[in-house]
Amino acid sequence: MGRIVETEAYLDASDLASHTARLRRGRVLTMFGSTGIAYIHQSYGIHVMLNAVAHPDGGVGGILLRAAEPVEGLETMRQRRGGVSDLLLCSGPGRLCQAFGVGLDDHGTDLTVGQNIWIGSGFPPQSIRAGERIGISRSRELPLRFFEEYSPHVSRGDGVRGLRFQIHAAANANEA
DNA sequence: CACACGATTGTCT
DNA sequence: GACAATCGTGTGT
Repeated sequence: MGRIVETEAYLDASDLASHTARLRRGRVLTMFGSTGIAYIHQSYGIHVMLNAVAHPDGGVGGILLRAAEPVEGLETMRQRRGGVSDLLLCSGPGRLCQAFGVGLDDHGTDLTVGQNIWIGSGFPPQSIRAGERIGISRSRELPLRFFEEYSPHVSRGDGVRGLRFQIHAAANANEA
């Protein structure tokens, strides 16, 4: 279990970075359907990415889960991730899926039901910032990446993470 | 049927 | 910083 600390929104065809803008068949059709369902795809044929279908009534889109702060089951995560440092367990969309054991098989799962994989509201984020999305070339100007400020568990991104974490650490040192 | 292209990550220089 | 790994989908011939 973990706290979601970083997400990205992908919209309808007006958002050129969204799969809904260039794919018309296969798994992507899920993002045209009911909200709360898992849209899972592979990136570069290797890494698994988990999205929650989310959009206005009659709309299209989804939320990509990019990073989480591990809360429970760290031993299992460490095994699945091959013994990397704890800060790297879930700090990326592919890493998160590997740590939580999410596979393509989970595509179509109802994430609002507490079964194998689900999303609840028990661990709200502290301070949310918005910025440009990562790893895309089109529609980069849209501020659709949301992350918890100061969290050391967000993905690499633009390098802001390391900086903010250092500032945070320095602030703690001053208080101590 | 033959390409090109990613919502990434780990490794090597 | 550069680069390979790897596969479903779209486009072109």
